[in-house]
Amino acid sequence: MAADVATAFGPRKMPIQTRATVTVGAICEATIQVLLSHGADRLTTTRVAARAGVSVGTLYQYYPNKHSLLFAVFEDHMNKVSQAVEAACADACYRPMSEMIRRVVEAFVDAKMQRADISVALYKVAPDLGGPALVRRTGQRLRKAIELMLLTAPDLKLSPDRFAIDMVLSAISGAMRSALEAGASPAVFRKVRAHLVLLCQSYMAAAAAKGA
Amino acid sequence: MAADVATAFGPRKMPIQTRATVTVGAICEATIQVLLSHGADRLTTTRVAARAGVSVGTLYQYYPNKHSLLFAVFEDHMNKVSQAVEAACADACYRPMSEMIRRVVEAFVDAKMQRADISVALYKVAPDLGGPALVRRTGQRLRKAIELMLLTAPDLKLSPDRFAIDMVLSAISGAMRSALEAGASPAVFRKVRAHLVLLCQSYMAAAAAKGA
Amino acid sequence: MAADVATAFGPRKMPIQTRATVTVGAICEATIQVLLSHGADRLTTTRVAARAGVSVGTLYQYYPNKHSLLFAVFEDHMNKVSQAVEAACADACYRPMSEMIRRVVEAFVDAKMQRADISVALYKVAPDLGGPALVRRTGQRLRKAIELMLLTAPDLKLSPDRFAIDMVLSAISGAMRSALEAGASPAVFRKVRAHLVLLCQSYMAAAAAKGA
Amino acid sequence: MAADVATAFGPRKMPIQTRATVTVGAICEATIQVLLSHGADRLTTTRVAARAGVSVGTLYQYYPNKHSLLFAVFEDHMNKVSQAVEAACADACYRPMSEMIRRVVEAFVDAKMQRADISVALYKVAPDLGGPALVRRTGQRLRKAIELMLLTAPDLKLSPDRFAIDMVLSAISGAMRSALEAGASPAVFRKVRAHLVLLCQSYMAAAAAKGA
DNA sequence: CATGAATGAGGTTTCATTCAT
DNA sequence: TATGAATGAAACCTCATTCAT
Repeated sequence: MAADVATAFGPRKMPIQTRATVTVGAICEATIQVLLSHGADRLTTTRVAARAGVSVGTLYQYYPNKHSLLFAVFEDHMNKVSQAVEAACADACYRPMSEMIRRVVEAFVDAKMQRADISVALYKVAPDLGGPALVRRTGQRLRKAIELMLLTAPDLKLSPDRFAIDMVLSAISGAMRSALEAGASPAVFRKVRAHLVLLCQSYMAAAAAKGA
Repeated sequence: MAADVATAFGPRKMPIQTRATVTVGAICEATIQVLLSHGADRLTTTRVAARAGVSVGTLYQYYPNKHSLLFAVFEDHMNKVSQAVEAACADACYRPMSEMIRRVVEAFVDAKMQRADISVALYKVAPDLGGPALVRRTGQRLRKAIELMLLTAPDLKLSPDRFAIDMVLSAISGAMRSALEAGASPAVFRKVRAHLVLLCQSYMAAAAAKGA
Repeated sequence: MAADVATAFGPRKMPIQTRATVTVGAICEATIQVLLSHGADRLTTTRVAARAGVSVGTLYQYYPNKHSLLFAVFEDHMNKVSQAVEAACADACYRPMSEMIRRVVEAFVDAKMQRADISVALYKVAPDLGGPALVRRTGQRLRKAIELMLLTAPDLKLSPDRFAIDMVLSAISGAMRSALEAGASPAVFRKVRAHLVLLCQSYMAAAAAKGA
Repeated sequence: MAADVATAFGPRKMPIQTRATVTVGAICEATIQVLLSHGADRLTTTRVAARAGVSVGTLYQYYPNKHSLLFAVFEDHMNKVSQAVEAACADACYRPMSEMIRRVVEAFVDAKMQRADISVALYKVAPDLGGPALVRRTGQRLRKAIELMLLTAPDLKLSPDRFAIDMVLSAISGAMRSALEAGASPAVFRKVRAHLVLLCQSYMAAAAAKGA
């Protein structure tokens, strides 16, 4: 269906790869839509396929089973967030620590907000996906990026405290989750963002002082 | 609304007789066991009944449907945590703010740890239970208790910042969730506890200063 | 359904065991009916259940999957044939060898004929059931029985030739299979029976002579 | 009827070009490989095509449906066996009866052994292919060849017994099937071959004597 | 009250077959 | 002619829930 449209208005001969890409994209997007509109336990492969405008069979050509479909969507989201944070880390090197923290926190919050719908949708299925495991892997990845960044902080005497970084990450996640699940307004989100910066800055400072 | 929910999903009959009480207890415990050993999507009413040593029919005499069973277990857990925190709040009145915060945080962490297995089990089903709604209700309840406590703090000039309390609660929840889902060791939990105290104290101080 | 009938016309209170037994019997019989009327590849669990007058769910309470259902029917049939042959072996001890062979062959043929429909039906599914394995096991069981019987033959000097027994069994099976699959008439079957006796007797005699 | 069947299930086009011949051969061979490695119920047209190194579409240009593909492979095998036996019959004319029988039996056994893998593979699908019908047709063809041969036997007074020939054929088939499905060793097969000769010779002699 | 056999809607997944490229 | 993505009917199996005993 989507392919027809593309064919009709695009170049005559669309490469197979592209057609497949379009289909896969439609399926992923449909997964999120269904998750949001019907909830996790009423997400069926048939429904997802219908929403994507393809048949079930097509869905199963790209994903061997329901689980792999959900996992792919989940992983993709985590990757995007990770990349955003890593980019922020790279950008913030050699700046004062409080600036570093502000940038990282804001990058994280903004990345989540970018696709707030996906975030909310995924909270519903994460438990069935070995979510915790992927969350943990992502956490480690982010911690490393933050650690490397902090090593370049001019105003940080000691080597950064890994445990403190983990605390910060899980605290941010928790706060974002609350706000997202509550369906907070943009205004509230701006406030959450500002307060999270404050929370992380004050805690990191305190943790560093205590470590000394 | 909340009342309707309670009516619809609450336990079907009040266990007055001892035998009934025992049965209900066994069913709830079995629910948690099955959740932990089989996972959320393989939790069946038949399996729960078998684990509890009763027949499915009996289970359905106490809970009108599967949802109400899970909801009851969930609600019970939230109540216990709430009560623990409220008790800590009552105890900590008129003490210095940092002491207040320490006590509340420790009460929360300890209550969660008390039945770490239940906490972990419930993370798996919360999304299917209108979890966020109950979490929000519990959050409001806790915030009120904390607010009242803070009003008695001798070293707090301004009225306490509601938003900051919410931030603290969600940050604590997030950190605990990470640790619980990661299956952290007791040693790690002690460290998490200490750091959460530090985090909340430093943030509340900073938030208060900023508010002034 | 079947239970209702039994209840209506039978004793008031039918023991649970019996009800289950009736159901299981109906399911097995339905399996054979469907196999005969629709063929092996159009045998579906739903169809079997419908034919048995129960729901699919009921079928799955007694057999964990389609395979186990077919296997149970298969095994039951093989058991009945085996028992018939073993009984004949026990009966024929101490008689002349040709008499022994006649009795065994006739027992085998008669047992197969008894439920010719089942035999034909099972030929269709045996390959999907690890049929050969069960056939082999049954073959060994029969061979042992025949061997023991032959040891008591007054006119057999040497110990019986195991290999020859296997040959006889597989030859009988093959001949019966041909006749059954061809839908032979009773008259033809009588002739097949007589000729199989002749075939086995002459071969066993020849094999014994050669062995000497 | 038989003609209709042949029209409906026969190969769709005659391979005149070499490439086509090669392709058809590859597909047939692949069918057998898949049958052996995956079993009858996991034989899919896609898998066969992949194994043959072509696309599904190509497969469907040579065979209108899955059934016709299997039937073609089956028929081809039966033809080869028939031809081998017929050749043996032609060769053995005017020789003594026991010699005739020896040659025919050995020809049959050797033809089956030649492609033991195919034989085993086909046992798995024969029931779904109207196997018995084709087997019966082949049986009649073989019986005729054997009958004609026996008419030239110098030591056979009466006209040959058709029924006895059928018995012999089905007994041989049964014995070979047992051995093949059991995966017998070459040594065992040599023994089976020798014993089958003995079995057929002694039975035919006995049948002739009785007929007289 | 307790039991557990029975129900059947509905979910996941497969695969023969077609057809646009 | 070859390809392989797409189709969708249909199979297997689960499990929340009921109700006769």
